[in-house]
Amino acid sequence: MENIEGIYRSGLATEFNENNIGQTVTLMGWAGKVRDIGQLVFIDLRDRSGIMQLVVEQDDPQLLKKAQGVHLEYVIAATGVIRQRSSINPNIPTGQVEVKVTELRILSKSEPLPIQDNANEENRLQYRYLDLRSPEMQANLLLRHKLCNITRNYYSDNGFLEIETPILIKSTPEGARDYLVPSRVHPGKFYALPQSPQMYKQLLMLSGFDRYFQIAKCFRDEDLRADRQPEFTQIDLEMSFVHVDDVLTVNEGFLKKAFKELKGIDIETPLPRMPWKEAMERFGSDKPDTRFGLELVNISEQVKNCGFKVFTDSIENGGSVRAINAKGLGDKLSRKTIDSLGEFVKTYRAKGLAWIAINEEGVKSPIAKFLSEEELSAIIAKMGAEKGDTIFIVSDKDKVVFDSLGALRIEIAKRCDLIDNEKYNLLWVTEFPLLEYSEEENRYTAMHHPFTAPMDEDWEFVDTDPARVRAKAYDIVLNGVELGGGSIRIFNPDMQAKMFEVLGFTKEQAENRFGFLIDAFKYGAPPHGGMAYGLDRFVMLLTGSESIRDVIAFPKVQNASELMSGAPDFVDAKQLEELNVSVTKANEE
RNA sequence: GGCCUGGUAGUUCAGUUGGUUAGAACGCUAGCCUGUCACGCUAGAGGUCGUGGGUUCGACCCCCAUCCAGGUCGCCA
Repeated sequence: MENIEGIYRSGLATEFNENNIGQTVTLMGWAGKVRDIGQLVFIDLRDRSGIMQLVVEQDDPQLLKKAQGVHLEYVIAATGVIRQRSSINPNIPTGQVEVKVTELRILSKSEPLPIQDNANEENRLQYRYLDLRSPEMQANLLLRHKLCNITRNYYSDNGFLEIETPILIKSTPEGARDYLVPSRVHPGKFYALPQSPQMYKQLLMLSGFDRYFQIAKCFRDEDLRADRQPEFTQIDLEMSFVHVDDVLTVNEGFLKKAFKELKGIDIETPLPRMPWKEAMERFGSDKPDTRFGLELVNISEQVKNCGFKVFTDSIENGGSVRAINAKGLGDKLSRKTIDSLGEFVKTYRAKGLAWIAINEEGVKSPIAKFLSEEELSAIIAKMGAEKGDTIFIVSDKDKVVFDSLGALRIEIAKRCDLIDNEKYNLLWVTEFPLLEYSEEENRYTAMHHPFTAPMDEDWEFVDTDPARVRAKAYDIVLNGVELGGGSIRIFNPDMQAKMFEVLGFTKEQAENRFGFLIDAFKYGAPPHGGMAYGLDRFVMLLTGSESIRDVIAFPKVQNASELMSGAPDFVDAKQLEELNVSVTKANEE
């Protein structure tokens, strides 16, 4: 193996084209396919930018032999003259030209790769450094870099300062589980890794920085999903002296710029805004995908006196009966498919899925026998259904109805191919409830977080009807994915104290958990608010990736371990001793 | 923690009523080839069928357990 002593790289592979014919260049990179034709060898030299074809001819037999010894993923340096190809390849940017090699150095050899294209997830992640060589992963991380650049430029240009907040912080058991880090200096005490820079950025407002942003690493010890990693990145920002509109407007500017520069798409602003209640009623979700119809319709009124006990019981117990009309999809919804959709909604705790199909032979429905002629027609009329349509009905508590029908409309859209992948539908969901009742904890919990400000006109109901109080909170939703969210914060210490009380904290508990914030707000807190985007999710949507792992260089797998390095792992007994940590499961080696 | 899907050559996969010696492509090795670009041609090596039990005359195939990966519900203030 050789080194690069005395030779210097001229540039990246695709920086040279027919305008450079006759120039002598030196390129360095990885060998792709080596096409050995006997007295002629072609090598695709690949670097970050793409591919340049090298050609070695028989006029230099030693060089030819050396070229024949090059294999996939060898790292090579080639010097030669750029010349016109005799047969061009229209599929690559450098397809007009090739480098006639005069000197070839093999800088590193490679064993046969343990993965190829389309390798499975497990192998890709174990050999992540090889997987990252794929053009797709290179493009994804390049786009991620560009989004970070746009973020820094945009917010800086709009008066935001990038300020780093600590990674080792105090644990606040409210919300997601914290990752803990034991302290060596303080035996028995632990730091937590931040779930978000929330409290610090609010304190920065109090300190007078006025506008802050940060591309911040965040940590949540919860189970993973296709769009969720335990360690992820937020675009985090906060602004002083603002209303909801101010935050939305400045962020619409950011979204406009990001879509224009990264996708060439013009986003129309202001973006649509939809109150949370409307989102739930129409789409069964607080992050509605508005690229297709299949909207929910409340048919409680039509069935409240019907003979089907499942429906009437739901209504009497405070729930509802709602339906979606799969318009014109009768052909695609076989009996077998409908049955599988019935199983599908059960994962969302719906007890069943009623349906009414209207086809050539008339109206077919397993619940027809419970409904009068008039009731059946009333439902069909309410749903605007006609021949070729199938109506799906769920009745239960509202939460179950919304969850199951909200998921069902997406499932039907996917199965029937109703989603236009070229579309990017952005909207704000606003006026979230401030509180939500937790059956598990038997108390109200903050839907967003305990620092979220209520809507002024609703605050008077906080004692009498807490569920009615809406918050100055908002989410930005893209194609049915929660891209980010935020709120105007409470800046009045009395209101904050009341909020903790409503959440069921004693004064001592509130003091213990959030004391420094409560104290700080005694010293002149400006009205403020902000939001945070999931950077990884944003990149995932912009690149059309199906998993968040495809936009993170070194992600974790479903059980939160990292296959390549083997983290997490046992540590030496000595380390534990220093940290004053004893464990019940120790390394058995 | 629950449910669903997958695990067969280095890699990606095929493998039906349970039946002799488990296949293909790519990659790898050797050889031939002057215009390839998914190069082509010839030959070859490569497998405890995730692991452990069980049923059976006989298991890649059926049953049980377990591990790994993916999806999802719960969870994610």
